Amino acid sequence: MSLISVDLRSRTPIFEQIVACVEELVLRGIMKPDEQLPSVRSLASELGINPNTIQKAYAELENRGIIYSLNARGSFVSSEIGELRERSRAQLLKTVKENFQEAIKRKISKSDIEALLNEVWGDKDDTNS
Amino acid sequence: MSLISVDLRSRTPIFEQIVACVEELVLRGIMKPDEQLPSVRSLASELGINPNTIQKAYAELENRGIIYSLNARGSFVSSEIGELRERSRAQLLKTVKENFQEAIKRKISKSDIEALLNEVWGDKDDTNS
DNA sequence: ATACTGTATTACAGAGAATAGTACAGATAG
DNA sequence: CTATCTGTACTATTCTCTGTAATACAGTAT
Repeated sequence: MSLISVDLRSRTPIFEQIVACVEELVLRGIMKPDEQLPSVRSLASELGINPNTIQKAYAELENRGIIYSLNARGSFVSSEIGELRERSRAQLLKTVKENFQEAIKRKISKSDIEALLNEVWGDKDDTNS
Repeated sequence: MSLISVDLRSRTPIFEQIVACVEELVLRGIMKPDEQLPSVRSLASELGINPNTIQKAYAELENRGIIYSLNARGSFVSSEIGELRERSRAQLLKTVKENFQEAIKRKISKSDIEALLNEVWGDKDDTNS
């Protein structure tokens, strides 16, 4: 049984769930670079869905650079995860920045955000980690 | 001519654009409490779309508590804007917190966020404002 | 009475999602 | 070589959701 699971009753499309799930596993390092993913057909039968749905998810993951597929070999986790992590990190920082700008518009004080920051990170000033 | 405008060529549904637009106008205080909104039909004809689309938008705005509608009277900006602002503020803070927790998972350092904070707010420590 | 308001109902068109079926090509194990 | 696995491509069909449209209904104001 693979690490990949979906909620068939969810309103979000199955293929999107798979994309999100694999992306999570890869970015968190749970799936290692060059590790082989379940084949289109095996994962489909395991989840009880159509192989085309898996293929669609894998194709999306491939053009996001998260996995790569070799014809007749299988699909594998991308080798350069560091780069991916960097991109996703940059994306998150961008989102945070947008949130901050929105916060300013709503007259939220800097200290409120700082409080939140300390609450989440704890009071330790971990310059690295 | 009203303050409300939409982009008919956008991919995002017209009714959603209207909801977002009105929400913006109300939360920013550009439309005042109890101010009357354009009627379903007049706004529809002004924008060149179907009245039902406006109705759908207004219905959504109503159950978000942003406006209220009186049968045969019209639709008006909610009287308790402060409460709305408070809710939207809380929502934004919640989002920021989730971003922070996500940042931790991705090993982003506290100081990176602090840098972003100072970049956006400037270096002034405005405890109030 | 007339003209305006919001509301409800039904219907239609389009897009997207998922499925099913079939086929092709390359790799691998026997 | 053969059988079986792999990914890929393509078409067609069904289903659901969404957005929009058209129409009718009901209440208010003047």
